[in-house]
Amino acid sequence: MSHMGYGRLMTLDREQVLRSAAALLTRKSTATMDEVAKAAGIGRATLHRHFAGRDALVKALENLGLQEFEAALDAARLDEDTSEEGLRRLIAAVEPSAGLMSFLVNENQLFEGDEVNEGWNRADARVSAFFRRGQERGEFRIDLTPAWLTEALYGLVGTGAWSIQTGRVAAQDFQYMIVELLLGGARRSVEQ
Amino acid sequence: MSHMGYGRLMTLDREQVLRSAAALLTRKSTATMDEVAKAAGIGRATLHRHFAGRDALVKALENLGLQEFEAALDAARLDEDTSEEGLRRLIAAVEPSAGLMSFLVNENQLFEGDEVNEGWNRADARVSAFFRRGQERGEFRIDLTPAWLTEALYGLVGTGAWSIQTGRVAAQDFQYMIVELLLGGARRSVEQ
DNA sequence: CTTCGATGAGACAAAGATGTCTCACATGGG
DNA sequence: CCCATGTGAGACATCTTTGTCTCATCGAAG
Repeated sequence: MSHMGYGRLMTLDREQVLRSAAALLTRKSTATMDEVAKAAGIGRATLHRHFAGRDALVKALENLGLQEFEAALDAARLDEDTSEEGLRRLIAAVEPSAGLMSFLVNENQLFEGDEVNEGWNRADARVSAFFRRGQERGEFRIDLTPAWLTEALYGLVGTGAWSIQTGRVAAQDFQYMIVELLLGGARRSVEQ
Repeated sequence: MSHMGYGRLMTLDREQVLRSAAALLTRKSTATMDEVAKAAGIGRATLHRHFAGRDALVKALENLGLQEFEAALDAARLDEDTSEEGLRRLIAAVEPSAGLMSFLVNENQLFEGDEVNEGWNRADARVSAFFRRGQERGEFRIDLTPAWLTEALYGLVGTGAWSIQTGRVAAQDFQYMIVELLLGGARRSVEQ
């Protein structure tokens, strides 16, 4: 007996379908419901039984991505330790969800003026607050706004996921490339 | 009498249609031919007279974007001066085309395995060579690959354009935010 | 004024995607 | 064994977008 879970609980089926949908849509964001179904190894009818339509599927993916991102934010314990270590932990925790996040960030750009999932605002606020706290502690520069650093974080995570997908960057370098660029930039500093 | 130009020459009409199409598609990358036409202030039939179809329109946009990006690469004189100054000039030169480039970078992710416009390889090579040269001169860190720095540059330009579009970053800060993050990162360095 | 070329509006068919439905089948629990 | 639930395959109508075509109109050049 399988039964749709409420909130965080969900059937293994549903979860796996979402996983493969995420994997496919990350690569080809315009994939058809039929392609999504085939990628999940199920029929299109069954896909429609799980998700009322394409919108519902995307919304479910959005919830999954948000849930994972918030979990990563929790796992990173951003307020312990130095900001730098917190950022490293965040990027490490976010790596498994990077592809999905990349898809969702791009997808959000399509919802022109439409209502944005409230969850993004909460997540943005947490990331932004993290950068602000780092600035107040004197660990981050104050001439780059927290809002920009937040956007840049999303952008670099997405770019990193994409670069790995296309083979331009080695998968094992994901965390290092992002954290180092985000923290230290490309300039060779004097002390090293 | 208006006449389709060959190569770089193009009717003012055609140019302006492409401009407004770029502006619209940057915001809503799935816009309909009808929406594109309305945005350009022309009829859909006329739009089809200029561009055989949606593919042709996108390809024309790709050529326009590539042309502008290569012009920016030329204008930046990347091998004069320090690498840092070169990068600043490049970002400054690229700013007017940032929205279009953002659209094209995302669009490229849709052409799964299809053939990529050869122009992108040329542009990538120039940017990548610039970073490598900077590394050899000791101006850029060598632990971040030129390929990654190139991708990060594209990603940050796109993110910057998007951040401005949504109002999260002030338009006047475009160059500063990108160059400073790309060069120095978020970490507050000792010397300042 | 007349003519030629370009345009906008709209009709139209074709293609693609979506959402719904039916039906045969398989599998697991009773 | 029998039945119930979930499934895959496919048919089907519908909707959207696309690409083509026609036609009336407008404007500029002659």
